[in-house]
Amino acid sequence: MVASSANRQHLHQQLAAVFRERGYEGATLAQLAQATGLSKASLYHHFPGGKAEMAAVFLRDAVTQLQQQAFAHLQSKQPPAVQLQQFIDGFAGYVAASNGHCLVAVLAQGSAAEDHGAVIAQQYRDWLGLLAAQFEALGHKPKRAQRRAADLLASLYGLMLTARLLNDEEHFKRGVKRLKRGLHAEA
Amino acid sequence: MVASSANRQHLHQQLAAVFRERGYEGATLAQLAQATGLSKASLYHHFPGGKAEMAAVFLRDAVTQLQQQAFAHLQSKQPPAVQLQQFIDGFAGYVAASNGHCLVAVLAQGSAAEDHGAVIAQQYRDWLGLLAAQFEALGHKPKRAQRRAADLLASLYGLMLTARLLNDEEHFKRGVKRLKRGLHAEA
DNA sequence: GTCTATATAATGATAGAC
DNA sequence: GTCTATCATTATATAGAC
Repeated sequence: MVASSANRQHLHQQLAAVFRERGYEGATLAQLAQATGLSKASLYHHFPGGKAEMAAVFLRDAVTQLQQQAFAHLQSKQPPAVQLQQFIDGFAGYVAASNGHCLVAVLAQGSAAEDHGAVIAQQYRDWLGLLAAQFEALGHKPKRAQRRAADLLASLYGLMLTARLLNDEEHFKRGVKRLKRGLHAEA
Repeated sequence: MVASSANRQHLHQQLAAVFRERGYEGATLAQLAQATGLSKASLYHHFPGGKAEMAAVFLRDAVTQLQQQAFAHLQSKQPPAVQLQQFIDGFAGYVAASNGHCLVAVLAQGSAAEDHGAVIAQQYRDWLGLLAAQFEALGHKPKRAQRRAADLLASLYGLMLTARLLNDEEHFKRGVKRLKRGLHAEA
């Protein structure tokens, strides 16, 4: 069913938002239920494994979204410079749609890290590799390409975090513009 | 008493570490008690306000530490380039001593943000100003100096965050070295 | 200052009706 | 699929002895 799949997506989005904003421990079943309009018991119908299952599912969702919205651009047929611009836009789009948060980063903290830290680290390593490959295609040597990849992702995540410190989402957007301009200038 | 002040500091450090690693909601009184070897009741002797008071106190502690270890260097008599290098070292030192976390950033998330978000935002703005002043002293125009300040702090916080994603504290240290070299090269 | 014991509330989770 | 009602556990917090 198209309708039920859309409803499921909507449910996931509502629940994932709570995890993003409150963190894994901060997201209580009462809040999760309220965010969806469902009862706690209904949530257990959809996720028999409770909070742990939800977090695992939404982490996969988030990884898929980032992959499709951002990192997939690094494997297109566009020129490397264009790919990098599209990647940055896609990453910024994910963050904007996630209210200035990244669920992958959220679940790398606290007790959730014990469950998901290894998966996250491996995924992040893969993404770093994709990004480094583009910097190589741009003419950098492997070592330097790796550093550029690490610094670009650190800048993106850092802008996200510092925007929250400032409680100013424009801070993130302005920083992203600068990152794009910086890359454009050198390419 | 010197001894009691040292004990108090030690107690604060033990407790603050739990908040940094587990987050505000994730830090339970059982964990806090276990980390100190004290009973829960004893913790309420030291902090009658419970977790809320602890978080408030440790946030002030963290701000003071960052101020003294990192940002104070920006107000010394050294040349701007030296001040910036010392600032970065000081910031990295705080993060290293805090096990790859920054309590200020931790308390800007989840329900703790409701209590401390305004204070954190103001403090962060002040720090941005201190940093921008040094980039001005380095010869940049005000607007550009502000951007450089924002990007430097974003890079530092981003390296901290991505190091956790990778579960690799060396990732942070390597990135900090690059930041220092980048500043040195242009100065 | 520290403890044991306990009160009280919230949390994650389940049973079973509809 | 959704609900109300409930359970068991854990959480924050307090009382009062030492």
